[in-house]
Amino acid sequence: MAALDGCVVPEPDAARVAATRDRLVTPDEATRLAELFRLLGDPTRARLLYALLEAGELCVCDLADAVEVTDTAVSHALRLLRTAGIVASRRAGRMIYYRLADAHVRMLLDLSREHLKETG
Amino acid sequence: MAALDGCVVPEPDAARVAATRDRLVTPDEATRLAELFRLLGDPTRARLLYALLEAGELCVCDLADAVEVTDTAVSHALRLLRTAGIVASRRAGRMIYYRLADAHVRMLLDLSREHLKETG
DNA sequence: ACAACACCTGAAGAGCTATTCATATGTGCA
DNA sequence: TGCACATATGAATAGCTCTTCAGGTGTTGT
Repeated sequence: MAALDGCVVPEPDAARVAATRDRLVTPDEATRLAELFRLLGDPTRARLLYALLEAGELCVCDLADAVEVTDTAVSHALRLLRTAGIVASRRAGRMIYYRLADAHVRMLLDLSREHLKETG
Repeated sequence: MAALDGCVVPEPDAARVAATRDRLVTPDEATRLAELFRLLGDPTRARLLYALLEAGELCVCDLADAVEVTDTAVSHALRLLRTAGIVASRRAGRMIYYRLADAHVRMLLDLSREHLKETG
């Protein structure tokens, strides 16, 4: 791409860009990070996760009730979150209880609320 | 929420009620949070943001070079991030320098990398 | 065994999104 | 003023995603 040649005159910028490219997340890592955020970036899934953040552990039917969507939609959503390692599940009889997978996910959800508070 | 039906406190004191209300996420708030995550949940935008996280401040053409996408695509991506308050811009001559908008965004990006490292 | 229940899965269509092309705006320089 | 550069914008299409529907699996109680 010729954008670099036209934009960066041989000046401090060139060194900065080179240094940036070295420390840049690899395409693979960026893709996986985007995938993580993409999974949080759906209203239904986000509401499920924040419900779990507050309640700690909920079964599918309780989640469907809390988020006000069909249990099928909840099940589809939870499958994506589960296979991505964002939530974990535990069977108790015929019910399956879901919870947030780890502390990082909890911190992520908390931090984003902070951002929302300050930016309106 | 059905899971909390048993948690009836006869005389809720004001402080705890306030704290609880502060902790609760309304459907509207969850939807806005999902919108925030959705914007981070695209490979191009994610790579732009991580480039800014590491470089501090970059112009559009430098970003296009770093992420290896056309400057038009970068411009479109930055517009979404800018209007959402995720990045901020500063004009210097004919170039426009972009940076992450606030510390919460930076922490968010850092935290998600931690999550990725630990979960594989 | 059977029925009821809680949950899961595959397929399909409506709706949304990201990229591209073409064009426009704004800035610096001669 | 005219030109080159850096970035922004609008429109359109290809590709993706969420929801729904229909049916499937596993569990409990009778």
